[in-house]
Amino acid sequence: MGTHHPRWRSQERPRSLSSSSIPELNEGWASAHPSPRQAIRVLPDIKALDREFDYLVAPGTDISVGDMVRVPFKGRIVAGWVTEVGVEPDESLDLKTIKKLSGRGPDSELLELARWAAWRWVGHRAHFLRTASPPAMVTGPLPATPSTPSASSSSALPMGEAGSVGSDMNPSPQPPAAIRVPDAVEEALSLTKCVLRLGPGTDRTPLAMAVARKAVEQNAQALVLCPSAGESRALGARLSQAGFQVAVLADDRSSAGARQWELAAKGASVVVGTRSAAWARLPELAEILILDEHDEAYKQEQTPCWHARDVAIERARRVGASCIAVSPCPSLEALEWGELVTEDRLSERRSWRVAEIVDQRQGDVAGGALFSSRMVQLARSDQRVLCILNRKGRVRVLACRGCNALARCESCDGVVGTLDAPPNVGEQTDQPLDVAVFACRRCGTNRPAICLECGGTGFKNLVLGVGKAREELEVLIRERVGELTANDSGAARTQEDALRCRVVIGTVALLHRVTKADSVVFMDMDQELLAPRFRASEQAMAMLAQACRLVARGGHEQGRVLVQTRSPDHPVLLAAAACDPGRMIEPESSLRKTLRLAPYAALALISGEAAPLYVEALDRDRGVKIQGPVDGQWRAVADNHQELCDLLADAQRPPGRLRVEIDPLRM
DNA sequence: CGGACAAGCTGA
DNA sequence: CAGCTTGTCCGG
Repeated sequence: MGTHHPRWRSQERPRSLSSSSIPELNEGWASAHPSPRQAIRVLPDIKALDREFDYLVAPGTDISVGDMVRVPFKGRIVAGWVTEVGVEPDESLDLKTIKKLSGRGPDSELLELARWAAWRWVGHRAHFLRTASPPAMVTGPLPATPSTPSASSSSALPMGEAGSVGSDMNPSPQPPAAIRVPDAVEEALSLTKCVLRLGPGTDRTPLAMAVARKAVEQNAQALVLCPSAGESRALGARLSQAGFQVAVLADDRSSAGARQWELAAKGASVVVGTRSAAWARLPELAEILILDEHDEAYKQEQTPCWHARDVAIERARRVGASCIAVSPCPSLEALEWGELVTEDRLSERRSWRVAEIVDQRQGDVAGGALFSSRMVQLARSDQRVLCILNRKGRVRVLACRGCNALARCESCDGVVGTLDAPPNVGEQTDQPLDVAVFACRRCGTNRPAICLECGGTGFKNLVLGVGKAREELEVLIRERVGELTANDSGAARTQEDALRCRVVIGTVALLHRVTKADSVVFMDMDQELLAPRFRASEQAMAMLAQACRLVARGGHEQGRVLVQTRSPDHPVLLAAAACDPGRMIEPESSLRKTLRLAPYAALALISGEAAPLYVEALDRDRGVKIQGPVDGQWRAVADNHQELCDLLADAQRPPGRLRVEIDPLRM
């Protein structure tokens, strides 16, 4: 497996790898010229195949590990990756000749990393190699991957070489000026495995600059991961402006994206990008920075559900690079991995000090429990206010004020609503609605608005969707309120319209659609805190951090993050109120330990049509607990990933669709 | 994954 | 038994 590839290829590469340098596919060629048969090993780009095959190439063809080829396979032509060159051709096999050398692809480091990732997330190498390949073919020569697994110690600098061939690359960057950085950043830079906690309002640009500078000083490369494409481009622009050679890999599948991939592969000193940039070809990688390490955007949703943070950490380990994971609220996973470094208490407090908690149990109501007087006060100010309510639509459930029974349909027992409610809803949600007719949402039956249990005629709203809450808020502040939810993304026009309003109400998606705000109100934080997801606390903390960041950017003196809740003693809120996310770690980690959840156990969810057979094939005598099925889904719990992934890899994989999710974000 | 080919089912 | 569906095998 990990044998060093023999270097038979010639020193000089052709100017361009046009098809003329590749022999035409010719069946008779091999027998006509039997002398120097050169074979290469190719992994075809066929999911679920995950097997290599040997092919012949013309002698003298300049082909190396990591190149992408097109090869005849079972009567058709498929793409593939060269995994080995200088292979002794097996004379007993009738080897076919490659059809085409397409261009450059993932180097040997990434080939090995893909093998590891396929094990770690129970996927196929082809999956990861696609992510690691350029979006369009790159044909120019690239510096070879260093053979020693220590990029930083390698003295062979790719920059000179790259500078001479790469026309896009700024050949002589002005050396970026030295940056003064906080002590915490200084300390983080001195560690190889560091979790750096920076408050949400703290600017991470100086940190990124410092990491980039450290890479330049070593004549090496830095990789900076951002959760979103927008942040990647913005940071890339800033670094570029500061004089660094930058490549931005932000999910651009065009030829421009391929040029950025090429810049990275030629040794650009800073490579900034999203999740997939964790798979960038980086011959001199020495520094890795993961911004907002806790962000779930780093985890791929489809199988294989790989996590860019984990890929980056493994990469750092393999090539001996330093890695800093930054976050205002580090994940338990990161804290398990690296050494925690924090900002000084004062700076961190300043960075967080915006949270204000309103106890919804204290009858502080201006317009029903969802609209505290503090919230209304903020909404009536001149500030730009974002209101977060994680419920969509305008569904109302009514309950009798007398006996608390839900208003239901006489004939089908469905939930009923008032028919064409007149806009009397504004003043007090708890006021009786003077509407006479209930209509069933399911079967359409109408009936008088009278409680079926006690005959009462007074009803109150129980839950309020975003739509209805918007209407009520508009009445309260006598001003138009924008509405934005995650699933109406198609209507870009409506969204822009909504965002133009001073006050906007929406689901958490709103926090990521906007770059700054004066105030943010979480109208019903319990929805987040008490959600039946085991990461609910971390997720709630991340939302608060994001809100604080928007408010910090807004820069309004009276700016606040207002949290409405019925559980003000929740560890997350205590931590937020204390401006110290560390305070929620202890209760959270002991809970996870007790329940055998990540990161203190390794977990896999197994489902799909092939799941029953696959689960049956799992070895039951290895101390890995296998539970299920619950709704066609099994669960495997092991002490660590080694045990879990080994078990899953050793089982025979039956044909058919199989979904294995390692480290699920939710269960 | 997807084509090739074999074994199995159906209908006249 | 043709004609078609379903299953199993295997690729250089």
